[in-house]
Amino acid sequence: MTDRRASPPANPPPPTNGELARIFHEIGEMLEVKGELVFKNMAYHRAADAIAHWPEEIGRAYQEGRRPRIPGVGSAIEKKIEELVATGHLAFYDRLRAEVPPSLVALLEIPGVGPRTVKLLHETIGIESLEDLRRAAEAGHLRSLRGMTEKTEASILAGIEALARRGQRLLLSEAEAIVGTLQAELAGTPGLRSILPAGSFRRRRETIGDLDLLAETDDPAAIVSRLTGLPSVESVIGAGVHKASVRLLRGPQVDLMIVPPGEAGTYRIHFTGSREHNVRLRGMARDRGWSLSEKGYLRLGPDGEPLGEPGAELRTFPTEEAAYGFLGLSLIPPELREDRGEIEAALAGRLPALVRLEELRGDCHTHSDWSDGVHTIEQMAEAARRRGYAYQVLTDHSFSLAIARGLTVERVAEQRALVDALNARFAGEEATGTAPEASPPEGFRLLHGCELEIRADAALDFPDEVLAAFDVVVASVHVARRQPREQLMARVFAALRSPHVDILAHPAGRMIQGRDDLDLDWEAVYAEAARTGTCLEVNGSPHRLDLADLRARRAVELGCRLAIDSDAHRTGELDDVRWGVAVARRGWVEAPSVVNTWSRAELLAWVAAKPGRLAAAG
DNA sequence: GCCGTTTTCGGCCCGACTGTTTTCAGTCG
Repeated sequence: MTDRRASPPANPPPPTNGELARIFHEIGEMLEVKGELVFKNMAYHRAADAIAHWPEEIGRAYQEGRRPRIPGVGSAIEKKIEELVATGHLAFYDRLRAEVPPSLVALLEIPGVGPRTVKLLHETIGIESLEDLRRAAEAGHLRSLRGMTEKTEASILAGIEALARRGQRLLLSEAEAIVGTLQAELAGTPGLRSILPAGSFRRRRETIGDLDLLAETDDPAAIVSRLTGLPSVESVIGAGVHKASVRLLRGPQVDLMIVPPGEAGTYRIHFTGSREHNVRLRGMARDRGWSLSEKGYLRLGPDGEPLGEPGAELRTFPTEEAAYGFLGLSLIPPELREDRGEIEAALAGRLPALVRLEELRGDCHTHSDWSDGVHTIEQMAEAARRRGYAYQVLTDHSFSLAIARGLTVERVAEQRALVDALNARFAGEEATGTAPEASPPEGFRLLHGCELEIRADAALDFPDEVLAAFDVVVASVHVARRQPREQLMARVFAALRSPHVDILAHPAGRMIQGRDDLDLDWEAVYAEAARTGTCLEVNGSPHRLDLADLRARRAVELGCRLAIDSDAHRTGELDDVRWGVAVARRGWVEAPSVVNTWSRAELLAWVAAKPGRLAAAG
């Protein structure tokens, strides 16, 4: 039972940015179904997106009497935010919901059903829900409506079925596996010059809906027919001379776009997106007298319409770099194309030098079979060495995480002896020139660390004198994840403030499409991490990706250092660090902010410099 | 509903595919 003894707070907590964004998106959808002016709907969706991505809590700012200038939020939506913050309600929203039931809005999710269809169904035969629609379609009641036939009924039923079995979005790593398979299956098609991924996969979003492929080819029909004929295709959604769409068996929809040879520049930009990024580019093109589409830049006449023949002028480009250059922009890395300031940065020539996988010199978070890993310490170290790393930090769990067979103080001491012995061997091999070729000049060392459990009562699993003996300490929360924010913050602060904790691992504690984030006051976490000189992790495990992109960006803005780690539990997972790099790049992170791009000596000096540390024993 | 060193009003990104309404609307990306 919920504890109801506490009296209600005088001020209700303000809505979070996520809640505000959800409300304005929903308003946009309800207005769509109502048949409102399309630009009005768009305005609500645009404002909702801007709110969702805003770095500070807007509700709190309003409570404090501040009105951050958010692009896309004008006076009307500002007033609505005010009302929501002050009263917890929005009369306009409540009225709309009474008029357009949420179950009706949900029909928009059905593939092939848009706002006009929903409006028609509602107004003519009173459809209010998915179940209503299914029954009406099955009973053949839709064919009497304008523009609908038996075929429409069948396609709506198929859409409902597709919706029901439409799985969750793919993890980035799952998407990569499918893209790789498709590229291999389509390679060698006659006329095909290249087949490259685009869309949110290329932008490295953490989850992927549909997959987009671009085929640069002299023979469009051949590649379309090859794709639609693949045995892994469940159904063909559409197939023309410019594009084709299929759904894979137990897999995502795949959209294939045909690119004329030598004109890939604007095609790659267009189909990589994001939509918001493209809208900005088109606006810029229009301001300069051109209409931008995937085909290229089309010269506009004085009336703002494309010039007809003769005089029509289409400019195409073989590369993205040239196509961006036409607008005076430098090449924008795909990970940044979200209209989060990248266009302004490109105009000013101030795009960040995003961190690259090759710049990582070590991994600060790895496990072995001493706790919950699969491979031995030696196997893990050898795998890291073959990657060309200068170091790997072995961070098996501490004892209170019993489910992961966390190590006791005694086991830690035994483990250290093994680490020392391995390092002696590595040093010997480097001295005699028998180390792996990939070894860096500084050689490879296995550093001894731990993944220190932050317990439910905010106590840390090892005392300071034990912690002081580790090279690097990574701390994290695994248990009692649903505590109130105050308690969770106390635990995180306990770790950040310990002079012996160097890195806070997977700070949000989420599992993508599994577990929600810990309820933390993020601005306070970043501020304290920056103040104490504790590093925050970008965990590359494909279902974690934690910190997420926007958080990594905000943390660095507030002066935090990051570590990009694999959290590998087997040798093959060392490569997961590349997903962490992808997230960091989406977060505008540059190498100097990432501690594991530094040399081993620099890393160890940084660890030693944290104020208040006990000297390491012996 | 938002926005503006061209604009405080009149714009707001562009094209392919599908089905069917024999000339285009709806949906999607």
